[in-house]
Amino acid sequence: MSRIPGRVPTTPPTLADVAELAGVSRQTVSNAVNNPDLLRADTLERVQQAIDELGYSPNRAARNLRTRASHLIGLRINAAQEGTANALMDRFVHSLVETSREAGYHVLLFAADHQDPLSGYDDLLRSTAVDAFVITDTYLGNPQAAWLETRRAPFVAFGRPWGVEEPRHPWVDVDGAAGSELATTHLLDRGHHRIAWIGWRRDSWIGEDRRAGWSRALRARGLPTTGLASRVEDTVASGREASAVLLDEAQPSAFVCASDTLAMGVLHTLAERGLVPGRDVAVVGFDDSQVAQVVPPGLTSVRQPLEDVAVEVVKALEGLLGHPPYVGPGVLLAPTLAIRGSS
Amino acid sequence: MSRIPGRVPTTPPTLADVAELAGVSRQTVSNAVNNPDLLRADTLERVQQAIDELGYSPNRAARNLRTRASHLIGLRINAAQEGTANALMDRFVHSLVETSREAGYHVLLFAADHQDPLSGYDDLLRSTAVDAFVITDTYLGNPQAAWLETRRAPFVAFGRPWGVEEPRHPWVDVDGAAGSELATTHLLDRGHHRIAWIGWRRDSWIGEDRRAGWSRALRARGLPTTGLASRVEDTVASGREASAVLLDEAQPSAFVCASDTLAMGVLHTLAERGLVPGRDVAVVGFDDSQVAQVVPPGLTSVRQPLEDVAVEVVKALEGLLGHPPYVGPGVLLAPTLAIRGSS
DNA sequence: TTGAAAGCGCTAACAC
DNA sequence: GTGTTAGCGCTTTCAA
Repeated sequence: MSRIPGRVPTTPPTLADVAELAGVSRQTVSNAVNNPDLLRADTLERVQQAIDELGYSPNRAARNLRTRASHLIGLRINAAQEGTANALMDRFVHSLVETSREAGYHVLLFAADHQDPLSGYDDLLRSTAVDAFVITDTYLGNPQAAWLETRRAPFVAFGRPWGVEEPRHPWVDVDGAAGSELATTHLLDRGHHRIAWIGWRRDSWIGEDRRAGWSRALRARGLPTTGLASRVEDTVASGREASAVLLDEAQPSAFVCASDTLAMGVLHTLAERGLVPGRDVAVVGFDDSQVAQVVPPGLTSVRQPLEDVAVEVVKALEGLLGHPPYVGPGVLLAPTLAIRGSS
Repeated sequence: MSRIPGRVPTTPPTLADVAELAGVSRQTVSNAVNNPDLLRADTLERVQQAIDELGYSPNRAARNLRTRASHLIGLRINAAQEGTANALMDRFVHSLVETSREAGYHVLLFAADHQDPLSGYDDLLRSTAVDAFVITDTYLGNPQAAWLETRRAPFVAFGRPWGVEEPRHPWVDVDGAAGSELATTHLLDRGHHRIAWIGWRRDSWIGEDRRAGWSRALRARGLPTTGLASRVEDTVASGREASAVLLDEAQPSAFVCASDTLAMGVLHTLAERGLVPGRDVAVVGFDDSQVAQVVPPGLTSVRQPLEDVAVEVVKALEGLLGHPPYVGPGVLLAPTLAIRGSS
């Protein structure tokens, strides 16, 4: 098969086209692409020239079929939560896409089906559309992780497998307790003594973890925590109500929150009472969302190192898909604190 | 090739496995999957049963190779802009993923390379990794659109091809002028007469479009616009400075902004001056970001119907990839106004 | 309505 | 080092 020069080809050039132009066999072209060191320098040069001239790029489908690999990583995205400050996923997706590319992978997005949390995973797996998954919500009893394990599907979790002693899959997480400890200590250093906590309900392991950092920091200075904590839903309204109650009953001078969403609730209460965040009452959030960055006077917030998370996730992925597959220990990363006007 | 019962297969079942189990030929199984009406009811039933029993799903790579289609749509995501309220992309990606699935497509994400705006596109195209692209930033002279057209690559643009008289590619956009007109009229109805505009620099077509809606609404009521408009960078700081200057020099009672980011800048100025948004000065933003939704007392904002945009984009995509390909006229959708405490 | 043959473009295994 | 052969799993002819 040869091309008519000067005409836009209807179908991209193939290995055979390159081979013909370079005057070598197809296999040699394949080697030039995949194992260049197997070729003699002059042959490689000639083949490379033909590749450039034709604008050849290996057909993915053919390569995938042959190698039984798609070089695609599946990532399920959940419906964006309106009315919250939660944009964590967005930043993570960016980082993951960027990092994956360097490892030769692309990210395939698929949607969550509310009826069946496993749908999507099953399809992609059985049709060998993706090589592995990245899962992001690892609450206790998360069915995906367990199911993927029984299917022997390669996957890496962003989030610890809470309550599982010996996970058999790689995971990467951010130390939430360290994050709120950082936030609380920051407030202590600013001279605050009565620091309240607004977090999530007790059944959230992540929430309890973050809460532990707050109480640890206070206890380290011999300060009491009683009456200073509240456990609510992760909504702005809940944060507003909880902070109003705490202000009335416990007179805290500062709030540490399990999320920026809750922290925004606190800002609502302050605005209603004519209190100025950072001057009258200090507030710290969690996740360093865009909201934290732009709201006046700036919301101090715990920032997860999502770029590093992505790097570790891709590392784990490469191990998992290597020959032989390798499962390393879980990776726990330390968050930082983005300090702004609210504290 | 047959499976050992009770053992997890190392490789997924193939067409041949199903054929053997159902006692038919491979083609019949293929027909059962792709052209069920070609089969007799009882044969179809038998094949279907075998498919279910084996958990068969057609191998994507093989199908892609044969049909010269990947059923993948490429979407390039740009680095998330920190410090802005811009989360438009996030919502759009969700909608697109969801809508694409219904049309049998998955979304493949790839990263932007800052050096070369075309990198990524070229690779994916030549390796036939995606069937089409969705491009999202259609500023004037956007090289991607022009380049993709010369490559005859199928793509749909979210955004009008500004300045191009007869675009040959499908596009879907939201009427920005209608959006700011909606916002301005809303403020007029609330009794405001001096309504300022803070928008982007003149070289932004989108910005000029949105600005036109503001001036149109004012002129419709015979109100002046002179001295009430400002054109700045899309940052919180610029919005803050511009609003401070406008307040001093033109005494507006309300602001309409080209973005939520700029509107947040206005809120900064108000906070600094002890003014209460919605009571002392009204503010309206653009894009209905999470920030608008959670900032006290709620930022009124123009909301783009991204779900509808995604539906139209996928429709256009299906036309483009149909036989024969069909390119419909551009689609312009009307935004709505999310009214909150700031107005 | 069902089956047989061919081939999409590539790479693994082996021969030379 | 380079070429030959075979086959990944599927669908598209075409024949029965």
